[in-house]
Amino acid sequence: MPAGERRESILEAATAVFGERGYVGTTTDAVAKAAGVSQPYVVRMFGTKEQLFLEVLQRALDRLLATFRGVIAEHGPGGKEALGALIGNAYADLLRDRGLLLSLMQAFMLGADPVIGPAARAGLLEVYAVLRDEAGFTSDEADAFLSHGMMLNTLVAIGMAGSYETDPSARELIDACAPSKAPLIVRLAKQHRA
Amino acid sequence: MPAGERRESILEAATAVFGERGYVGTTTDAVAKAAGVSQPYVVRMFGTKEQLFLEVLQRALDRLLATFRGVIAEHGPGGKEALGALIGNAYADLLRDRGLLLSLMQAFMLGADPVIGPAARAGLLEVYAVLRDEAGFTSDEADAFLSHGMMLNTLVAIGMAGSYETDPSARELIDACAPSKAPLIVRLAKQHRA
DNA sequence: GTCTATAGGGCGATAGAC
DNA sequence: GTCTATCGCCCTATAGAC
Repeated sequence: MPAGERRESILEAATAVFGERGYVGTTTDAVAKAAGVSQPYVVRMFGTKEQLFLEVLQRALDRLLATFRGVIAEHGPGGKEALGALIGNAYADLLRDRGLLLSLMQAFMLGADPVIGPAARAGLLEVYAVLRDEAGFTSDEADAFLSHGMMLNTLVAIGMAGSYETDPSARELIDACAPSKAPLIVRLAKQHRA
Repeated sequence: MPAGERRESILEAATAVFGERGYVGTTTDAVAKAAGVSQPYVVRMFGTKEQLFLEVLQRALDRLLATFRGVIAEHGPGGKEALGALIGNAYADLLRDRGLLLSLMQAFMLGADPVIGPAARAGLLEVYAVLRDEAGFTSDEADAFLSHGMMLNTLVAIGMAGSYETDPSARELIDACAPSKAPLIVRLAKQHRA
């Protein structure tokens, strides 16, 4: 396999594993097994585990921002209030890219790390900048969007959707905090278990 | 030192370390050093690192819920809309208890863990139940409260407040997403650096 | 109640063959 | 481009003295 493709397939596998186990909890061996290569090969290709995570983070940010910009561009000069809902749906759709939003969230939790911390802060600031400057969100709109995004990330990370159908209180929480996304995250939780 | 006091001082130290480094990233030795005891003593007292984290999580939840209930009880039969702001302020005040809210957030990120995951989900559900059943929040109010709580946790975890005065875009983000809490988290970030 | 010493296991990274 | 073998470190947990 050419190096470019192999790189991408390892990054994809790493995104899923980092998203589920976190940075420290992920072993390069687990990433290697998920990608179907040997552990030393992963290290050889990315240098260090830290560098691998930084590339996963950058790739996740690139895709998130590209998705937002795609929605903004396609939206055209129509009504402004519809854009918020469109970007919100596009954001939730990114949950299909397994581990992508969770890897971002894991990076956000690593602010104390001298290398990952600065990259994570820069990434979050870039997201906010795109919402304000390119999507035209007010600061209140950006606040609501980011806050609910963090809530959604947390609900997925904690695995609450896995109890949606068996635990009425889990259902109530999800319906309250992520109403329109409930069907999606419940479906993804089932797929994940299978 | 009597066992009870020693226990509490280790739990306090562990809360700070777990909050900053996460569950997997925390060594029992780091907790021991922060508490001024030897590493084997920490393990001896709590059995395992996992058990220690579970106790940190439970202690954090207990304090969070006790704080909420205190505000609800003191508030009396007065205006209902004021209670939301009071609980919000009480929540932000818990940031002074170093690592407490961050340890909770770290637990929320461990949903995939077979032992910690269930405890974290039960904890979040209990918080939601208190907001709905004891504070009398509507589901929309609970959603807004929890979402902004997650956002605040994320801003603190990522260390954004450390750039508040040097980076105008960090300031803009914090002012947008945690307006009334900005002075507090900036002060805490400074204390933490010193 | 608290320590020192250390066993035991796992992980990131390197060496080097093919 | 990819692997096997392995080094060396770090970390949890145990043993056992004081």
